[in-house]
Amino acid sequence: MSSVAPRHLKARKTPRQARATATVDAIFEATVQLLVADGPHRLTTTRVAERAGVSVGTMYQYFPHKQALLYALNARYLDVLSEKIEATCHAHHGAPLDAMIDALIETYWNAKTERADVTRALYRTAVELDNEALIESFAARVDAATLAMFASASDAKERDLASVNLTLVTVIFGTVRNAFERNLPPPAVEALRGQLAWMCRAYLAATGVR
Amino acid sequence: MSSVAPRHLKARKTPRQARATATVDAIFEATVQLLVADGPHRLTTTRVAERAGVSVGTMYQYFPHKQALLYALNARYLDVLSEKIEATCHAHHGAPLDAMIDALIETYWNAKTERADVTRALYRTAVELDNEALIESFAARVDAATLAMFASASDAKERDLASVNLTLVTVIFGTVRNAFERNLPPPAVEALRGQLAWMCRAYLAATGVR
Amino acid sequence: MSSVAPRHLKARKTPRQARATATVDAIFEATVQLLVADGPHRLTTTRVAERAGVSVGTMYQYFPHKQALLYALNARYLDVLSEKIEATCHAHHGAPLDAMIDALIETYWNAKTERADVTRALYRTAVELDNEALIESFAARVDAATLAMFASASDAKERDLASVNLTLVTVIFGTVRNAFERNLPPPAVEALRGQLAWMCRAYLAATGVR
Amino acid sequence: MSSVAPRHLKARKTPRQARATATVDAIFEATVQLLVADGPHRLTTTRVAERAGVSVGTMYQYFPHKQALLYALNARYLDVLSEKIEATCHAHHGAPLDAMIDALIETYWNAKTERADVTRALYRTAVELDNEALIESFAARVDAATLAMFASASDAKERDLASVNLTLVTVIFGTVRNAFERNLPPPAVEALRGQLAWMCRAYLAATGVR
DNA sequence: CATGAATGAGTGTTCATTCAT
DNA sequence: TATGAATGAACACTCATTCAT
Repeated sequence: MSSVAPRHLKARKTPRQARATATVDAIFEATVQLLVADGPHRLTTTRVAERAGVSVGTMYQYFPHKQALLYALNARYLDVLSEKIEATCHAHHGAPLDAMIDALIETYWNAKTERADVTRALYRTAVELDNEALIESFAARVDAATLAMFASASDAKERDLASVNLTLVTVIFGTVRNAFERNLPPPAVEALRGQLAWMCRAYLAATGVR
Repeated sequence: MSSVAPRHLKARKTPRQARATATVDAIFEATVQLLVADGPHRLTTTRVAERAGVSVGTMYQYFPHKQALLYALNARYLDVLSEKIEATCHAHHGAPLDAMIDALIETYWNAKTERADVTRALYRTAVELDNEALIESFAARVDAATLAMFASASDAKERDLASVNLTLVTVIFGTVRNAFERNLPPPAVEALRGQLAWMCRAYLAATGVR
Repeated sequence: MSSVAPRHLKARKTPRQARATATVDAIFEATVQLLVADGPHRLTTTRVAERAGVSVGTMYQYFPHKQALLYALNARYLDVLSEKIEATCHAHHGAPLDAMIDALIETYWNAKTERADVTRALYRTAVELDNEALIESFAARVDAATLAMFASASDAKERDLASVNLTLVTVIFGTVRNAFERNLPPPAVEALRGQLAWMCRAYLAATGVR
Repeated sequence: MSSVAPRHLKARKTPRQARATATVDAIFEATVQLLVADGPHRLTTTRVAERAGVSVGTMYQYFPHKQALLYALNARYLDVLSEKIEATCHAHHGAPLDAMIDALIETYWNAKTERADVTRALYRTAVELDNEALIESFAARVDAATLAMFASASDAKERDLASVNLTLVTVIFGTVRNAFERNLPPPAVEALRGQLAWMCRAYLAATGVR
């Protein structure tokens, strides 16, 4: 993922030693904590360093500027998310389409919900960022994984899988995010989740993919 | 819509005279332009005033602080959007469900696409804002309009319309936003739009609403 | 008193008509109220005008700038104070020295204490002002009145009355102000007042004036 | 003295290293210079920093806001003054009362006169400040010192020393300040000083303390 | 004359970034 | 290499004053 980072957003050094990794982790953790606690406009480099237990100078050794830190944080988050989705996809190779849909929704939904505050905080971070590359790369990675999964479905007929895949991914991810942004009461959220799965199945049945 | 604004975010005076309205419009326009051109972090009160052709002081006469300006801008945008959606809903009272779906998707899609840069700029603005109230109010307004529309459908069977309505709205809006955030090539976007309509229809058929 | 005002601090027009006097009074009153309530740094021309029930423009008709307003306010205050002192002095022409001392202390003490908040507020106002002329003029007026009074004392021997007068006035006024600035408990204040009178009498006795 | 500072007026860090002390001194000095030269309303943080030869940022490292700077300046001034008075008091332990009076007047008078402009400038500074605590603490310290001195007088009879002490301190300090505010010609000032001492002696004699 | 909207220089304060130690 | 004091451009916001209506 970091390979797609625009030159000026790259972290200064890839941490190879254990100490460096620990430092970077501490910085990330501090950033998230502050973001969640105080919102993005109270996030200052000094505070991050302080909370992370390092000096500003040291922080600038790892991240040449604030944007780079935020960029890396987002990259890492999307990386983890990609991995989860890929894992789900791999785990469902050869399964029936309905199971795939359910698994995909569940994975994404849980990822967003588990640490909702972090998710929200990261969204807010994106403003100061040129993260199109990040998103595009994330999308590509996910598309590949889901496409491969769907292609392997036990009950799939060969059709325009690419289009179906794009539709499903966009609809699922978009819906989850939207559901997540409105402050719906938990029962409504649950219901929505069920309806979404239902809708995707209906779609697959109607397109004749299945 | 402005009635939901938290006290501290309220605009200072509602412009009654023509000149005042023109000033406020100029300020809004300037804000949008700067937002689109330079991004949110270069948006300073001084620059907005300058570009709007008024003095900072004048600006502060209308908006007690920067947040209030941004808030008002968002409120206005959502207001216009609400109106469009409501218009569409009213125009399709009594129509068949499929036509409603198509109309709803088209309205929302066009609204987002017409001035895509503005849309994007406003999204980025929301970070510095406590706009939950705004979003909630927007959602409520839209929900009401669409629900009434769906209830009037010529081919609707009485069912759990509220749930169906929430699902459709969330899916449509979420999908559009997501499609919009990925930089998909126009043909893919078009295809996606068709698929989305198709999906909604399949969902309605499957739920037995129709 | 206003005759000593430096040119640039002069009020714009001497109010001759009843309406004008009322306006000026309202402005003065508003100023004092705001000063007492919010302190000098929250005293803005707009707020004064608003509270006084006139427009800023009108206010600027009477006072060419903020300093002029403050200057005039101080002048008026000192004018009233001078008059009180003069009245006391006249009333005690020919009285014995001790009675004069007591009367002088009482008059000044009461004037400061009656509306302590106003007094304090005005002191704080003086910072932004070049009020030396005001003070000098006040001092001269008071000196003349007290000197004349002391000269008329039934039990005065002719001596260096000018020096004695200066001493008494300076000591009394200085002590009152100092007592006033420390937040002494009322009993201590009362005691102090008695001691001050006692001290002045002892001084007069010792200098052989009496 | 600094221990009495309200929390929000506290200086940010107590300078321990030589460099820091020098910086703080430079800031204080610059403040005084500007205050004397241009008056309090031209005293801006930027100008202070500039004149002190540091950046604004550095200044804010030592003083969290302008008020804190002014507060610290006053505190320091009163601290020095307290020390001078205490020194005088200690130096006259066991002396006769008249000598004490003379010494006290001289010390205070000189302190005020030596750098009259600074004194005046600091007075004007107090307006924007909540310095009651400062004044109270100063008064308490001085009261204690003078009381101890008077109690040790070789010719003192035991009487209500506390009251006498309060009276003397208030009268002396008040008179000096008042004399100082009127722009008396130097000979008059000198005469006044003599009369003040004379008055205090007469008071002591009359009260039977001596 | 009275009004009060408009002005814009000026203010206190922040914070990403650097660099001497 | 790590530190954190120093920097200073940049910002949001105020308010005395003016002048078109």
